[in-house]
Amino acid sequence: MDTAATILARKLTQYIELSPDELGCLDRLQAHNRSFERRVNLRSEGESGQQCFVLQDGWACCYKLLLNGRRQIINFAIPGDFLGLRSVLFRVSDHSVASVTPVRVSSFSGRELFEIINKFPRVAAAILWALSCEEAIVVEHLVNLGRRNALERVAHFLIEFGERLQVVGLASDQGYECPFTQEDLADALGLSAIHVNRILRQLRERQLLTLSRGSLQIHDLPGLAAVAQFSDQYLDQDRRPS
Amino acid sequence: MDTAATILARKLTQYIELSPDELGCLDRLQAHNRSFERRVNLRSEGESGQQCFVLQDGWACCYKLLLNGRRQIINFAIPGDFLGLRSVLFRVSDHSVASVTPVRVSSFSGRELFEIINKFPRVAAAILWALSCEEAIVVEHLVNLGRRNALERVAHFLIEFGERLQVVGLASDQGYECPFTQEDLADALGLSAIHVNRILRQLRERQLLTLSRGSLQIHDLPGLAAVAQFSDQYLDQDRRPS
DNA sequence: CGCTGGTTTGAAGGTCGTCAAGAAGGGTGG
DNA sequence: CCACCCTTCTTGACGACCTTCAAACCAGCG
Repeated sequence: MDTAATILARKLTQYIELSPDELGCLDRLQAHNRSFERRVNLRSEGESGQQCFVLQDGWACCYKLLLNGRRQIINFAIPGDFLGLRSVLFRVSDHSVASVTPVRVSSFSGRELFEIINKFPRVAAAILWALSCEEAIVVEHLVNLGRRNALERVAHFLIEFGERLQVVGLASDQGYECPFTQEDLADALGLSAIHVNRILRQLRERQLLTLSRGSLQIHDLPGLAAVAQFSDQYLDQDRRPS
Repeated sequence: MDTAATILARKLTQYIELSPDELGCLDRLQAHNRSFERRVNLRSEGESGQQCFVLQDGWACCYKLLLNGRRQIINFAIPGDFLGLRSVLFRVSDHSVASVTPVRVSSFSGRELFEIINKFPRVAAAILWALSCEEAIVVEHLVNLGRRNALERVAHFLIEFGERLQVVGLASDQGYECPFTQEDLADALGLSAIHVNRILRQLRERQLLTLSRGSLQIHDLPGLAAVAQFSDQYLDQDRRPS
């Protein structure tokens, strides 16, 4: 079992313990790996022949384009996350998927998912749980857009993303590698890139964080959390139900 | 089989045909019905002992409260929708659920869901599909908040909701009963109630729609769709995969 | 009739977007 | 190593959009 095969297993076993058979099914699910350059489309909205990706390495995002050309990023995926699980059962994809950094992904089809549901109900339950966790993040993102101002929004996003990265060992409380452009942040946060820039300056001047050259340094996490009114409850969904 | 028992069956059989056994399991799932007055909390964020509701009658909503008292409505549920399916596998609920009108709901627990996944994989797949459809609506809502202005946002929301209501026979192209307060709309759309009021006036003055006394009349659906840049692709997820 | 919840309107101000232009990097090729 | 590109970042000025505050209005209901 190589690293590629274990990343999904590691994620799903946070929820329930899985048997060797069940783990084997996850291995097969991740048998084929493909690599992509940074900033390429892995899938476009409206495409059929659905595949669900499992992100093995790198960062990616799901987004939608509006008729007027604006882009809204739905969420960012980090290693271990599904990409497009939501629409794997749909006839056509309801969103696009793009890499942010160079990425390596495995993929599976709706049919393979059906087989898992049929043969490995415990794995199916774990996938349902994982889907629920990802939706909880999308929901908090929605709250972020609807009811927080730009300062709170940026702060909240950067904390949340750090928490998620910490789970897979890619961040610490002091910061993390953060190759987003300000336009990425803007399209995720419903702001203009220029305003994101202003907000980042403000956060820097308040001695809360510094984001420069793809690296985020967090100077004052409690202060940042206070600005963001951050509560990590929605991320901390119990791994093992009683 | 009374109406209460069929509403979920009607929804899930849009996706795959179900056997009598499988339909029976859905009946049992909806055996207990409870009623609630309008504007009461069915569940609060942070509560444990998760139940997932199936809305049999009336309207409800999922929302989150921020520390500063602001409310963001995640989505509205109409008859046939799940309420809180996302967090039924979680230790505690990540959101609150409230009735908008008087409602009747049935409910099931995470354990019952497990049993279905074990014994009725086809039903499990259909539930996964339904969950995906509901998430697609939340995602479009997120796009709405992030990248549309108030006018587009209100127009888009009212069209989308009408489309959803039409599926269950509660709306026509001419309009629908719409017991939302302007504050409900504001909390869903990330606006102030006062601004929602102004936008509604604008839509009225443009001869697009009239919303008054709980009733929405749509005067010019194409015009409204143009304002909203509405595309119904995300709602129209193929019922029967090949 | 008066209360209550919801709607409507105006005025003032703040947040955020747009436009325009320049600076700072990072990569490429001479 | 330098010149030149391109992408990304940065800053200022201005205005649009939306919020807030305050007050009046309206409909339903005890």
